[in-house]
Formats: sequence, structure tokens, C-alpha cells
Amino acid sequence: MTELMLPERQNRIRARLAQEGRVLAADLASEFSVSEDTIRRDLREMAAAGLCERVYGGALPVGLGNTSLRQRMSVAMERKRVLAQVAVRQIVPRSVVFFDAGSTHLAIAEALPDDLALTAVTNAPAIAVALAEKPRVDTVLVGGLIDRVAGGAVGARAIEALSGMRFDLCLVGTCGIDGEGGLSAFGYEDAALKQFAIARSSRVLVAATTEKFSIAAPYAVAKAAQYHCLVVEDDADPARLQIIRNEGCDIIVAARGAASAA
Amino acid sequence: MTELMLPERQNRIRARLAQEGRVLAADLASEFSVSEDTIRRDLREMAAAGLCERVYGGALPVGLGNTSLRQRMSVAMERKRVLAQVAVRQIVPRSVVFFDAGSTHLAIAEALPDDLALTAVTNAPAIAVALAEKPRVDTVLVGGLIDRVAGGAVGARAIEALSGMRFDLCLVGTCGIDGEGGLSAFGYEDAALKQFAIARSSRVLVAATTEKFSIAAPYAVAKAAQYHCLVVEDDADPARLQIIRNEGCDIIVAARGAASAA
DNA sequence: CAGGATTACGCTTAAACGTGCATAACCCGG
DNA sequence: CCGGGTTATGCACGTTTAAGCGTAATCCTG
Repeated sequence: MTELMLPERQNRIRARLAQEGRVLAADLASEFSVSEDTIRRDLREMAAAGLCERVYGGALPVGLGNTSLRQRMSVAMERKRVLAQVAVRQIVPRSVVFFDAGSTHLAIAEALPDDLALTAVTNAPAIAVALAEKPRVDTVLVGGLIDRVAGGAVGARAIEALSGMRFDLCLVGTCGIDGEGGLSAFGYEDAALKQFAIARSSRVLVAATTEKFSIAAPYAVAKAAQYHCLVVEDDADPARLQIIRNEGCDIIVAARGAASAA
Repeated sequence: MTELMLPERQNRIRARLAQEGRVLAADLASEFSVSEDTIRRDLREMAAAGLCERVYGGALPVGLGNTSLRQRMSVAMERKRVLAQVAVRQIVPRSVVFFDAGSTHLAIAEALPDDLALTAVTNAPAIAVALAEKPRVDTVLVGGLIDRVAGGAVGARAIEALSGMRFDLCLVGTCGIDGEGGLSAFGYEDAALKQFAIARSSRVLVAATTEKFSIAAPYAVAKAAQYHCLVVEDDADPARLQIIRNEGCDIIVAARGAASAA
């Protein structure tokens, strides 16, 4: 077997993932005649780029049931709940709020108090289910083809459905935040929908767990200047927050335990 | 059987849970060639993540987050699962299927086998969430204002979204069945949506628990001649079934215990 | 209420892991 | 041609993880 260049190797790994539904680090190492270390590095990179999901012993393709929202819900749930507690206070009664898909927003939907009257619009079925529990919330579902990874409807139909609406507040999710506070997403259509929702909202709020700061996703969604409020955890890097604050964003730090604002 | 990685194993357990309604630790251990201890660990983790309910000897599925739907689920949960097992066999691979809102259809969505490829269209967020767990199902969400009672989107926007589609199979719910097999619904808009979906489907299947035969809902949806197949429980009144059969419907009786049919 | 089945818990082992570092290949501006 | 810088890779190290085993506690059943 002729020696492969790095991108070739990663492409082959992707192909095998798609074809066989899984890859083992040891297999790949012997197949490509490289050390398992190298393979692990590849898999780590690919996972960071959203091309696969890292598991012990190898990797699995994204969205094979393992990336269900419910699964993501189970990781860092506690942290997301803390963010949600704070974010909920930013919602003014009787306003029209867009809930973007995402586990953090699911936590926010669950955290809504029972006496809060609201018109909620969402493209994520799981969020719609959570909202149905809230007696005073009218829920509008945005239809379209469901993106497994995003966990919500995206694409032309979803955009079309949004085009007749305006929101008082947009809760937009992000897959990664760069140094200047720029948001990015893993999916092309997902990114487009987020941009569209932002453009139709008078106020935009982003809630992000700390790990989002070390993830770079391929598709840009918005710069810091385009959203108004960022809710972060108390272990976020203050230097980076200051940069974003300088762009004109309000930053709310959700302290664990006592959820107080700054 | 090739050795499975941890997330794969847990996914399979989930699949079996959804499909068979329960799992036994001992069975899973021998099936996956791991110790029961490992299986118990899996089940414990899954239970902690809210993916199943731990019981002595194995685990049971846990309903989705929706309370009202969940309540309805738990009432006739077991009966609906039996209906679902039978109804699933009526779904031909690679077809386009409309799932009307309703707890019975939620049970059907959960009962879909993992290897069934399908395009599913639904107006119920809870069903969309269940479908998202199925790796080979493309899910299209029908948007609109959510009707709390029906548990799905209804009204003008939902109708509009449906108007560009045609279905190979329509799983339509009913609130009541009258003496001649006529279907009825509690909601005006809900009834309209059902009629619209039926009109756009080449085949229509109704799954109804026995209590539906003694309920009369205010809005008529369809007569027996308009649907092709009715799945009922084994305690349904044969005389009434015969009347409906005379209208030209196939009737499939789902026997409890042995869910075997042609 | 006794006995077998099932379970949680702590411990152990081997595999897989991430990291830091060294090496070698390559690129590119002098 | 040459020397600094970058990149891909492999290796050694200590760490983490998954899974099995033994034991004692717990649960069902008759």
C-alpha cells in the first residue's frame, strides 16, 4: 500500500465510516500502516470538525441515533440548566420568542415558569414538546426537513415559514464561538436558518457553555455585533468575554449555585 | 457477531426497548457477548440519562417528555404497543408516510425497526422526536400552531405545508368510530387536517383501540370507504367489524401476546 | 420467611487515551 | 545553498476507560 497523505487518509476514514457505520482505531492503523496515535489524531480532528463522533476504540458517524437531542441533553445537563435559569429572566412576558434547536434551548424551554405567557416559535420538535407542558405558552412549530444533527427543521421550507414572522427575542444556538465572539454552525442549512431568524428579531440572545469557545465550526452565522446578549458560565475566559463586550454585547455570567447577573 | 462499541451497544438496547417494549439483562448479555454486569451498567447509565426505566431483571422504555401525551400513553400503553407492532408491518420500505398526531402513532413511530428506510411526515413534535431516533428515517415536520389537545400542528399553515405533498400511506388518528366505521375528531381544525391528509394519500390506515368504538366526537373526518385498512384489538365487537369490512376495509386484529398477523 | 436470582459496589486488569517531546520531511526567504 | 519555521509522525509516559470478578446487600417468589 502506497503511503497516503493526511487528507487522503482522512477521506478514506470518512468513506469507511459512511460505508460500514464505524471504524476501529487499531484497524485503521494497520490498514494505513501508521501508528494508532496518528489515527487517533485524525479522528480527534474529524470529530472537532463535526465529521464523526469519537468513541472509545474508534469512531462512529454523526447522527446515527447517538447524536439525538436527548443524548446531548444528558451531557452537561446541569451546566445547561444553570444557563437556562439566567436566560429565562431575559424573556419578557407576552413577547414572541424564537427558540432555535439545541439542547441548551431545550433546557430553557423546560425552565420557563408556568405563569409566563408567551408566543414561542421553534423549529425543534423536542423543544415544542417541552413547550407543550407550559400552560400559558402558545407554540408555533416551524416545519421542514429535520436535520438530525441540528435536531430541528432547516432548509427552504423552514425559511419560508419564518419569512412571515418577526420576533421580539431570538434564542439562537451556536456550535462554536471564535475569538471575536463570532458564531458558527456545523450545518450549512442550519447556519442559514439561524441567520434568517436573527435578521427577523429585535433582540438576539446567545447562551453558550464554555466548551463552545474552543470549537470552530465551518459555517459562520453571526458576528458579536449582531447579537445583543451572551449568557456564559462562570468559568469562561474573562479576556475573551471582554473582547466580546467591547463589540457591544451584554454579557451575563451564570454563576453555578447562585444564578446572579453582572 | 462483531464486537460492538459501547455507544453502539446502548443504541441497540434502545432500539430493542422501543421495539419490544422491554429488555432483560440476561438476554442482552448473551446477545452482545458481554457480562451481565456490563449490561447493568449500560442500563443504569441509560436510566440516569432518562432513556429507560430500570426494573428488576432488565429495563422498560420511558415515555417522552410530554405529559398529556404521556398520560394517554401510560393508560393504554400496552394495548397501543400491540397495535403498533401490527401496524408497522403495513409500512412498505422507502415509502412516504404521514403520521398524524396521537399517542397510537407515537407508539408506531417508536416501534419502527432500525433498518426500515422511510420518509416520514408528521405534524406532531413528539412523533418527530421519536422518529429522530430511527437512523434510516427522513423526517419532515409540518409546521403551524400547535393544538394542545391534538398534540400537533393544525390550521392554515399546516394545511398549506401539506398541500405540496402526496403520501403512499397515511396513518390517521381518530377520536371516535361510529357504527358504520366513520371517523370523527374533537377539534375542528384537527378534523380538517386529517381530511386533507387522507385526500392526499394513496392508502389510509387507521389504528384504533377498542374504546374508540364507544366515543362519538363532534367533527366528522371520514367514512369507512375512505380508508383502506383498520387495525383493532382482539376485543373489538365482531359485528361492528363486519359492518366496516362490508364497506371495503381490510381489518387486521392485533392479538395480544402473540402479535402475529398476515 | 427462606432461598435463589438479581443487584450495587469496590477492586483489578488490559486496552485505549492524551500529552509532551524528538525526529524527519518539507517550505520558503535570504 | 542554508537556516528558521512549520507540519506530520512516532514514541514514552502517566492517566483514563471499559469490562470482568468477587462479595455482600437486596429483591422477588413461593
